[in-house]
Amino acid sequence: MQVTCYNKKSVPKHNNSVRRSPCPLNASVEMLGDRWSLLIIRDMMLRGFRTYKQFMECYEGIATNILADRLQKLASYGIIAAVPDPSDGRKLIYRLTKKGIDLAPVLTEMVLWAAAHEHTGNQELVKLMRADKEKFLAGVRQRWASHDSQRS
Amino acid sequence: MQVTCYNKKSVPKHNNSVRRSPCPLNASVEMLGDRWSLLIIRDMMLRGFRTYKQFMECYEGIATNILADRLQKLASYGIIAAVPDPSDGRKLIYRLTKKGIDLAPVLTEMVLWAAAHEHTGNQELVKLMRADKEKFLAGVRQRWASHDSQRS
DNA sequence: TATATTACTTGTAAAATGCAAGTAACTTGT
DNA sequence: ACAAGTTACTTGCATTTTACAAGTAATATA
Repeated sequence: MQVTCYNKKSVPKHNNSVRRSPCPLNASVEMLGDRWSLLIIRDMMLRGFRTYKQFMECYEGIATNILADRLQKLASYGIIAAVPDPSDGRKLIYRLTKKGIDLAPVLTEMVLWAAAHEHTGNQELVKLMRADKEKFLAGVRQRWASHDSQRS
Repeated sequence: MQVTCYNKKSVPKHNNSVRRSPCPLNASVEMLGDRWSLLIIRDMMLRGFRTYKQFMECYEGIATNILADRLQKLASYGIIAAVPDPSDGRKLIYRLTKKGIDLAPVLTEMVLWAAAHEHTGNQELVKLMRADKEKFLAGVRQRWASHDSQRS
């Protein structure tokens, strides 16, 4: 029997443009399917984190080299963008782009799924999401629009 | 400055019960945050794949040891379940559990996000999802209920 | 001007992944 | 009944990724 594969030993290491398959789910998985990317996006979207130092303080304890790598990859995908802090030349301010903010429904469904099937914390957030998903998403989008609406 | 972490070098290798943090998103990421788990679930949910051999034929070309590992992990999480095929003793039939089918909204949002922001294929599926998300989800649930409704 | 802070990089060990080659249990064809 | 094929894996090994600790350049603060 014949097995059709899209990846025939042809994918260079950091080449974002060559995918294993054209499936949209695979595209998402290739960009977000690891143990840290979505947590970084969570901290930006829900906790308002903006700097490298803040991301290092996440509950889960990310390693510094992994954080640097993920920030660079997320930026290369256009999910986040970095600008220098005008008031402190050492700092970079990381923001979610429109593409990044559009991940809010994905995060929401993942939170609701885990909360429904596992013992998890942060029940206030879960209740808020469950009570009115659309209202919650509107709130996220509005907070982003009000102080992050520069570009992209 | 003080950094609070939940994981202090204490997580044994395959221990599903110890999480890096109580955050529900982290729970989802620990179960699904890799490059293959969601693709296997996609093939079960959307393409009706049921056997090891079928999963091996996925577009993206999964390695056999990785497939075996992911099937075992997904089963240990209660996302899928395996039963022997009554008509062929060599085969195992893998099914999504209720918990697995409840991932449909997560998959849907990931597909819609990628389709909105990347060049991807399978536009028929995307159009169907976009046209009426709830109707699409109802269809998935019903197909599952009609021939997979055993347990869990 | 000395010290601290920020956002990293580097080195190295451990773990996960990818690939090829088995293998045991079972089914099929003759 | 027996050889050959299928199915669902396991094993070994090379490569890649991750984790942890330590270091560093640029900038800010006292």
